[in-house]
Amino acid sequence: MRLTKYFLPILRETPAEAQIASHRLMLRAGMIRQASAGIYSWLPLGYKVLRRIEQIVHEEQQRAGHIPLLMPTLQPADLWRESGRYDDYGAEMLRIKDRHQRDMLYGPTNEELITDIFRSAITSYKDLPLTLYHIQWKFRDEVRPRFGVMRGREFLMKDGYNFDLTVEDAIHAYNRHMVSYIRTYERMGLKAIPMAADTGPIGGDHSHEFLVLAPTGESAVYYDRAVTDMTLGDRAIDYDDRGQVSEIVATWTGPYARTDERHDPAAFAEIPEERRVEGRGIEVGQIFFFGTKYSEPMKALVVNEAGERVPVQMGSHGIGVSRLVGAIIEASHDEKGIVWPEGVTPFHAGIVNLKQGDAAADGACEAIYAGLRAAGLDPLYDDRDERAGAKFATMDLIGLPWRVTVGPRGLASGVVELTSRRTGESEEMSPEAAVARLAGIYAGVR
RNA sequence: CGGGCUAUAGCGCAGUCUGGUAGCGCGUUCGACUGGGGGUCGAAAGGUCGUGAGUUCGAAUCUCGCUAGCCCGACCA
Repeated sequence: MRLTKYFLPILRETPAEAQIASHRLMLRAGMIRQASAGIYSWLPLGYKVLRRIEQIVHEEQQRAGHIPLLMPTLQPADLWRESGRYDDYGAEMLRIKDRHQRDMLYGPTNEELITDIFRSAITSYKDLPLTLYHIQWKFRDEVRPRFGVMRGREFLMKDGYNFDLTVEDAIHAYNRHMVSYIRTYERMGLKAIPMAADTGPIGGDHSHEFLVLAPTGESAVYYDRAVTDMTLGDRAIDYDDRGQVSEIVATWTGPYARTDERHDPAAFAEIPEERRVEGRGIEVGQIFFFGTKYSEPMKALVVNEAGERVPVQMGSHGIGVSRLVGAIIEASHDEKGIVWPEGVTPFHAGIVNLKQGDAAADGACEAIYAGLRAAGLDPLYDDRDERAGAKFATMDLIGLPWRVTVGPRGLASGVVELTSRRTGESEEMSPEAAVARLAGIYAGVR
């Protein structure tokens, strides 16, 4: 993309309403614009990041064998009356009447709808196990939305639901989700730690939430440093291999890691002091096993091998997709702006032409731009007629992980500069070498 | 939902106390000089002062209502 043809409404000054870094930077970098309290438009740059995160979530869910579908945002109230949650959910649920005075609601989650879909189609244990998921907008009418997309009323969430015959099968689904989540967050450059959690209004028996470590996080967290040293990496995972999956879960949930709600100071004190860490975290996902909480009242039954009709064992599993955009920025920024991890960056690299209109500089930039695109990358070429300082400031603000700086001075000796946003380190090389280097860097990014 | 606060140009703000018909910086447009970290000079455009009513010869300014937004707390992917 050429910047002169793009829509990137960056702000030089910080809007007064933004209190935390991610909100401030998302507004300044032209990623979002508030429509009303807790409701945002996603401008092109923000939308690209959102889509990249969504794509990673899709890839990892499907790798784990989960099936995508799409349910609507508006749901009929009757389904919620069946589960008993229409009255339980309270004012957080946005209730709407259609023209026929039918009670509708903007879905805050989808257990009822998915259970209805399941029961209408599946009646035999032979069709299990099954995990369905979607990525769809949710609405929860928060009393006090704040922190930009971190705590919006409308938010994009991946929510998945497993249907299994036995508790053991459902626990495997739970474990499968945990492993796929660990990998998902890793691909986004995040350190997200599973922590035992309360089940809240969704209910159920076990639950973990995933906390991204960031100093501005909403929750106080206590953990053994051992959890932050673990990496799943690229290892081959067979999601049908219960032994392998449960072993990974055991490894990741072994060390002490709790939010303040579940904190046990006595157990924490037993960790060697040098490994004890008190920090803050942002919740970016949660998994639940809740058995027959919905299948029983909503009569989602299957016939088992013995010919008996039994309620399916279920769980639900969520990733806060739109919240992740903010969480990643909280975890990765500096005083100049955002620092995107390669896995989610809106553009792979920025090209800064220091002297627009200079034949050599223009030519070299065009060649690099074409070269990067030919290599399958998505570069952002700053071809505005701006001074170098303004271009650098823009690139730093929007946080592309790599920048190719092209100017007449360097070109005189045949070189351009490749700079890492994270470290600030630059290296001079030929334009061709810069393209090859970037292609190599991204070949290693899943 | 309790407590506090705000609303004036795209953004950041002054002007309100003490009523006289709206201003500054950034950004934008045009011109010139510039050109490796938000450069300089000159010119210009841009505002129903959130909204409704009231007081007054006259309201951004005073009074009352309403709406929207923000912050602290309690609650949440």
